[in-house]
Amino acid sequence: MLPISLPGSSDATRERILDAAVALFAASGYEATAVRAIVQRAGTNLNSINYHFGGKLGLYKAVLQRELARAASFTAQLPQPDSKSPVASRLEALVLRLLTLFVSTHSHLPRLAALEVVNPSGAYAAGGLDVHGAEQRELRKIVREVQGDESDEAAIERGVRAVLSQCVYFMFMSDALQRVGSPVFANAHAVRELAADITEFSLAGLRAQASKQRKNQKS
Amino acid sequence: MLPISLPGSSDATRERILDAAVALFAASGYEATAVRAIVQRAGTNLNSINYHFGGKLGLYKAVLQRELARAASFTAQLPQPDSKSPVASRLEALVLRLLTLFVSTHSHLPRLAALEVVNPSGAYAAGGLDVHGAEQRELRKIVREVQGDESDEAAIERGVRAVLSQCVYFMFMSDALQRVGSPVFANAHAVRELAADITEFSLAGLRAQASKQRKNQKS
DNA sequence: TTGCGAAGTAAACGATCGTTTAGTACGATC
DNA sequence: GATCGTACTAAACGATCGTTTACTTCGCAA
Repeated sequence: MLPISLPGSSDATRERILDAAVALFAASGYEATAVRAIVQRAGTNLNSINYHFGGKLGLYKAVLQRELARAASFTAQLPQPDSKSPVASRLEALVLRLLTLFVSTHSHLPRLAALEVVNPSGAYAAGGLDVHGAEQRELRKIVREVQGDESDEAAIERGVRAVLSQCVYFMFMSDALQRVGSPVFANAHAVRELAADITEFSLAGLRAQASKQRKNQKS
Repeated sequence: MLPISLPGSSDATRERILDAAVALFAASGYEATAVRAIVQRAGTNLNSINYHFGGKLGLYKAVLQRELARAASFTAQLPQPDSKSPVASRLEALVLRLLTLFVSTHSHLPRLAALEVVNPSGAYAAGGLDVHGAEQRELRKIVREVQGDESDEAAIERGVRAVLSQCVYFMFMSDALQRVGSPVFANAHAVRELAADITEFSLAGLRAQASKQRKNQKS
């Protein structure tokens, strides 16, 4: 195997390279980022990337892994909703968790995921959404609960898509919106308000989907 | 000025270059597409891009312009909703128009727009959404109508975003979904069904936003 | 003291990039 | 028939890309 991560290399240089790389990859994407720009920002030599990561692609994979791990540990310490609380509050907690994951104020992961979904580099084949499989499964459960027992597989799928699309929107657009001039998320309070709004909107929408479903089953 | 578009150059070569370029730009983005790959696909010489378009960037701008013009002429011949028809059908027609614009089965524009929003090339500064200004203005009007007179500017903004996000979702994701294996749009009928579902979901959501708004104003 | 491997540095390599320059074929114009 | 401008072609240029090679430094064990 390639010496992508040497056993005894708990070096500060490696972290400095990762810090510089994640910023540049998130800013311009994988191909548009030059390794010379990374090492210049990290204050190291040109060869250090090949030495520590076995090449540019190895560095990119290491960046993705570190960001994924950071996001996982971040969401793990978010307030988990009580499973006995009403559906509305559980949905709101989930939407807030998704929004927190998708908004790139603190983490570079949303940017990297958006770039990877639109223009896959091959480092992650499926795209950016399979990463949040746990959240999607929980959303599925909540949607089924709101729609009731009459809803079939297709109806659940539509509900999941409707809720998810409102959250994913910000993964793709938050930077573009900021660029145009509309500040999306000034603070954590704004994110919570947005989560409440999406939840309210979606609950009504899901119930409408369910009642339509019931009407179709009668006829 | 640069001879970006020569007056008497109604040539087939120019069109062949544009056809080859739009496919490759849409597939891999601006920077990742090599002019050598374009001219090879077009069956012309390496210098023909600089001759006809003044350079790679000029070709890219010409591609965007042609795709925008094609999309405009395409949506112009879509069935326009009667302004006296009920809000629900007008919203459904608008959603269908947006989905048709955002789904890249026939046009390359959605792909180009998605790439441009996530990773702007500078050819279009604002991003991909100001292009559809007419649709956004109409959506605003419909949202205001559904929410009623009590809704303020912020509520309308939230409603527009909720509806729009469900449509824009497919601009970013349709290719990725297809890649994963879920065929999004088998035919035009599936798109119409999706538009109907989004409309139903959104109408209920918008009304819920409005009733929440009324409650807040009372207190 | 010697030997060795890891970490870091400098320089160069081959490939590819977009662009430029030089030159050819040809129909229209005077 | 000479001239000119358009369309096209071929070759080369300079820059930049990721990577490789050669070398120095340094801590540690034999």
